[in-house]
Amino acid sequence: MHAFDVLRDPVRRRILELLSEEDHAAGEVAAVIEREFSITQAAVSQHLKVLRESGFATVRIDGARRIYAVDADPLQDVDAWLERFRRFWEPKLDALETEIARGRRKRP
Amino acid sequence: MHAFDVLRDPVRRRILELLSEEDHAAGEVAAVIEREFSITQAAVSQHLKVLRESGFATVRIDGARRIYAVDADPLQDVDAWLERFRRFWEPKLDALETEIARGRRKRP
DNA sequence: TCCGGATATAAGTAATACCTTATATTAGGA
DNA sequence: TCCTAATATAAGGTATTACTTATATCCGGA
Repeated sequence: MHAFDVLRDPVRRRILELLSEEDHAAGEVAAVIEREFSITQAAVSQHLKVLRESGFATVRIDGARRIYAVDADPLQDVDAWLERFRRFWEPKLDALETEIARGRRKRP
Repeated sequence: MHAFDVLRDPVRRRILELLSEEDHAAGEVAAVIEREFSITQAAVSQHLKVLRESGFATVRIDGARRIYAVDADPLQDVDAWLERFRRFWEPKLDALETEIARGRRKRP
């Protein structure tokens, strides 16, 4: 499933926002999403599965709970795809600034 | 139609890539897409309509031809949404670097 | 070892997205 | 004015997606 297919769904975007703040158990995510979107626990679990299988989230087990965390790799792919359009809104940058802006600079 | 709904389709993404290089007449876009994706002119025209109506492209008329160009506003929205995830892959930046990286610095 | 809480999966359904073919619209040249 | 090229729209079929309810799995504590 392509990154944009995953991000297309507003529920999945909201879950990623939640996970970007801090890691959450599946039940915590479900509680928020059920309230905000009026969907069931099963539906949230299916969205978590999509996020897992598409590489947007990782899970670790904590007793009976599953703790979800963001895996940013596919988001970084999206960011890279946007690269070619940035010149439409970013002011012209000199070479050094461009390196910094892209986060490619080697740091000590 | 939300930006991610638009970007979900690979044909539309490819059209935007073409338009990012330079403006193109609808027929030029259609020629490339028909070849690369084996779909009809009608299908390409429908995708161009989606791009127009969702604000990703603008059109100007040149005789019987319609010249399409990128409008980056919705792409910038996507870029802004990604903001909260950048800390997952960007090295820590000091304040000035961060401003530069975000392109917010006032320039002379 | 049995039970309850937490989570995932299965099966089915309804809406939607994207395609096709056919046709309409519009502009410029003979 | 008529013809053709360029482009858009209409109508309809099909696959996919996101939901529902029902059930399975897994873990820790009594």
